[in-house]
Amino acid sequence: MDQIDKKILRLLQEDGNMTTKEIAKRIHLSNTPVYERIKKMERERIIKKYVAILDREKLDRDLIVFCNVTLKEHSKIVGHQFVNDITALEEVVECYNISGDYDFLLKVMVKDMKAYQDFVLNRLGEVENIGSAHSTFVMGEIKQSYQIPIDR
Amino acid sequence: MDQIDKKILRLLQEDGNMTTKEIAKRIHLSNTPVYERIKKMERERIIKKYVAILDREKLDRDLIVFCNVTLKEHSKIVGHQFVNDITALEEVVECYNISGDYDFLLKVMVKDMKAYQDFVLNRLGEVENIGSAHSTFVMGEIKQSYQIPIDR
DNA sequence: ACTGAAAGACGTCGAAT
DNA sequence: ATTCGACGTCTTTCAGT
Repeated sequence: MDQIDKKILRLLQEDGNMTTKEIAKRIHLSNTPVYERIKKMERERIIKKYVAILDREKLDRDLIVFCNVTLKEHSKIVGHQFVNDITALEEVVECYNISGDYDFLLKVMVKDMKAYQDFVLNRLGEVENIGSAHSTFVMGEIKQSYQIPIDR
Repeated sequence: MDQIDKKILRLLQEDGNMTTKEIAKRIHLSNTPVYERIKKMERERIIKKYVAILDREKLDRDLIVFCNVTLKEHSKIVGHQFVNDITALEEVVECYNISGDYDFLLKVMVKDMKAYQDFVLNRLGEVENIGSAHSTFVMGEIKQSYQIPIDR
């Protein structure tokens, strides 16, 4: 992966529907090499997929909560079970295994506080082996980038 | 926005390059209405943009850190200054104003621990008015969805 | 609001350098 | 590794229901 590939990636992170023609124009190259480079990076899974980014609030998901969770027990089996259960919850848009006082950090996206209460009680409450849960509420979204920073 | 629009959005969240033809086939409609509906949702900014999703690790960004920050002072001006400074940092891929013991939560993406040390000392350290910073390190990425959950 | 068709632009790939 | 050119497919639009 060279500087040209990186330029292409920067453009595609900005606009995933940019035509090869337009990319070619911007990086002063012709159609085919740009096409080949993109296809190569798709094959190598450097480019994993293309997605549409939607407006959260227009879709009635106004509340984001970061939910810090501890497990009661830390065996491999229960950890695996937890991972499976959590992954299945569509409100949980991200989940990380973290250092510090808690075991996992969940990013939860719901309509409002009532929906979050319902999530904690009925969805998270159904997941086995959860010890404690500490919620941090998002009051404002300052920055949201979907881009991986690419070195020069 | 009706059920058909929602179906289209679900498909485009899964694959932003899906052709109108393919979408039309899947929702049992012809080309034109699908095309018009998508364009309408783009105009209304329900669909904000299309992006390529890249592989973080293949681009040498192996470490994610959640950085909890407090401000020394909470006036409107310094808050605004902080927001500007933080937004300019490319390593900070997300930033939220949060409830609880800290003021802001940053999601930081760097190459490794050494790069994170550099980030805290030289980048975050340059930002005015930061009181304290508490880092939580990501050991494992369990789930990463770029999709907004869409109600039925 | 949807169907079907038609025109033009783009993705895609082979041949050549 | 890049350019050119040709083909098939998709986007985009329009007349008709």
